Amino acid sequence: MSIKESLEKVRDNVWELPSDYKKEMRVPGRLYLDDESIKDIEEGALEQVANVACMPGIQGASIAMPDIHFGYGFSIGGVGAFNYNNGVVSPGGVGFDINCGVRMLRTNLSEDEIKPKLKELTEVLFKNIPSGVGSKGQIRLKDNEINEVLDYGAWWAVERGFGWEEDLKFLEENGRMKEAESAIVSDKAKKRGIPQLGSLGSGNHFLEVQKIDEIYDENVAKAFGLEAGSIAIMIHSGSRGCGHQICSDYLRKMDKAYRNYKINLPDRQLACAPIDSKEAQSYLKSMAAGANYAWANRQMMSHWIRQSFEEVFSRDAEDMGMTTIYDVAHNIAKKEVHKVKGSHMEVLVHRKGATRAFGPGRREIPKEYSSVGQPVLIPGTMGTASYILHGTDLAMEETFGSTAHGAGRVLSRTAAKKQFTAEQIEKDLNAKGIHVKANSAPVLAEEAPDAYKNVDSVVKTSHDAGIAKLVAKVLPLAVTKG
DNA sequence: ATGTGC
Repeated sequence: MSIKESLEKVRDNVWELPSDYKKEMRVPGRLYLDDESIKDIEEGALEQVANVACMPGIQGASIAMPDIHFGYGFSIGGVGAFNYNNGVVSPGGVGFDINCGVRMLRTNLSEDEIKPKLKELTEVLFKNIPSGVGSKGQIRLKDNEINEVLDYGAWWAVERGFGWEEDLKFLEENGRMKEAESAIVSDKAKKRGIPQLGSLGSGNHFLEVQKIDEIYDENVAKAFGLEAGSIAIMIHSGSRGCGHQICSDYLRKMDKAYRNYKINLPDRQLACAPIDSKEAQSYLKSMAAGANYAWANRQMMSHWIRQSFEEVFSRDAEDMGMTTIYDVAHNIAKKEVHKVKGSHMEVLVHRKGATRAFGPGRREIPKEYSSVGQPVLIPGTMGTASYILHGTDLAMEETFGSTAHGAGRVLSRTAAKKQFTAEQIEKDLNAKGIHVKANSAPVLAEEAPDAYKNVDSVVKTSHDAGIAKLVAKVLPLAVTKG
């Protein structure tokens, strides 16, 4: 029986891959997909869900989000929680772009107010927020300062004058994982990170000026400060070459480690080590440093976004109400307490292309949002909608407080470049009234909306399954990209 | 995602 035929429907939008699909599986697979997506799912990605279910110490289920696709070892859109007794940590379960994530800022500006200046605003944002492969930030770090970035994340950035202290309240982990230890991060990772700090990157990373188009839940929208018709800004970016290097460094170390610890794996890309081993502990400290880099990065860009708005509209950012709604990580592993088989357990949750979606009452959420659950920021692809959802109690019960993270690629970059031209994509966007400014033409073709799974359906599946609930939809007015 | 192959 093929892996697809082995799936059993649990309820609408939820499927189980029974643990007897493969004898090494320790837990079942659990997939959040609608009937349509089940037909199109890559068998390779499903095999990856089964593979993760074979890893030592995995709890509950190997979970796949509605935007699942094939990745390195773990699928993208995969969640795996491991216990602290015999569980493991795996760099492939976090991904190359450590703490790739999304930050959203609000404004009190209306579409009418910004429309006449939109072209200018796009140019200014493009100028002030460096983007592109190998792009460099616009500051020069002092000797040793990279270590402070890695240890203190967004706290370092605020201390250095980038943005507001109040921003920190509204970042996952308050923008700093205390476990980080810059001293053990490789010189190579630091060397790559130093010039790139404060830059957007390439690929699907973007900066968007958006209009809040539709509100689905007035009460929650109010708590998040979202008002229909007003303008918001979304930053989608990660830890650049720094996080990439940290991941590469540890994939190599873990490839040795898992053999030494005699861990049997169905795929060597799942290379891992017992959580209490020295390899695992140094990975977690380095990963946290990479995550901090990404939070510092988004913090700096937020500052330049405010400056850009000030430049174009000749008003103070405070006056334009440019506060932070929230900042979420999409690629990260974290120690969290979850209910497993009725009792509370400390687990290491790997989210790779998945968003934390904590429900009401969790202490990790800012108190301002505590009664409604955390904001979940799900970016669409260029020229399409993005969404704000909120975390739910059901996510806490079923997915270790996690949901989808975005559209999910359906065409490879190469395939997309064959099928689309930059000129056509830009024309299509302009026809929709969207200003776009990209560093290189090919990136527009690579990131063509049709190269991605429809984000509307990803979000709908999360909502219908109940692992996050819709709050608002935003539409792009201006996009800058690598 | 990424000094876009090591």
